[in-house]
Amino acid sequence: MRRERESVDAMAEWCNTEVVLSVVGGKWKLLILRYLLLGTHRFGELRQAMPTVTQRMLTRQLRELEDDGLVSRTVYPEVPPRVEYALTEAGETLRDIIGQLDTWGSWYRRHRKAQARDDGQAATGT
Amino acid sequence: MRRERESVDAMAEWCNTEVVLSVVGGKWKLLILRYLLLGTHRFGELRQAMPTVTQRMLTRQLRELEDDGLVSRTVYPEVPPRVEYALTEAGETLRDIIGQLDTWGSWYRRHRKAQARDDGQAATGT
DNA sequence: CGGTATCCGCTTAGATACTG
DNA sequence: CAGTATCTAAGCGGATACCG
Repeated sequence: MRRERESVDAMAEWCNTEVVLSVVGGKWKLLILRYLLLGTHRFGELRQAMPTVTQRMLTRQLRELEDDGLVSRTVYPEVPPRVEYALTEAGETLRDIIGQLDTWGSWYRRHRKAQARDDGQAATGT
Repeated sequence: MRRERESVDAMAEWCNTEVVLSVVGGKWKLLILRYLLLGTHRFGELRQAMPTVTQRMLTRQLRELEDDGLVSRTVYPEVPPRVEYALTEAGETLRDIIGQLDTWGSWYRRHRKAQARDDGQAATGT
């Protein structure tokens, strides 16, 4: 979900939460950020870590994260070329939030399963 | 961003964060949830609170939140009809996270503005 | 190795009209 | 009042091919 990236500055005060989604809402961005929270990595390493993402999408998502100031891109003028991605300080500030999203997501899945189980029991009368 | 709602159960362990986006990532969901964090509200009140959302989208987003167990829908058999939406207990558990998203969003916007200002100064040499 | 360019389909979401 | 149905445009994202 891109949510009109250009308008972050123009967004009203009351939608600060929307800003977060506009920045991490891309399909692969949370995965990328989580991987970079582990340390600096090369483009190829990111690809291997996310085998199902296409090269095009990985590049685009990284560029957007870079434009948003969350990820830095360092090109080493070598042959063959080497490009390393790392979190910026701003990117690091997402660590706590991502951790809490992870915790809530984990809780929610267990919650839903338990709920489904209860519903099943209620339906069968057991 | 819907991120294939049906597959929440099937998602791998490592993407608990994705689960959160699959649930609150809809274009108007955070706004809806924030409004319902203030208390129970009727459909029309939600519309007034979000003047730019179309009726169709509001209905759809509410249905998805309901399907995800975050929002309850109560229909009062009156004429004219009255429908009230409220957070479920599961929905309430998002309060902290939404609060933190708000805080981070607010910080991020100030951070970006300060950054843009610094870049401007650097560019003009002042 | 780490990209870009092009094409195309699917989903998302807006506008509008109608209904119990 | 609180929806549903239909049509449509835009954009997100996948597949593929080519490049420095």
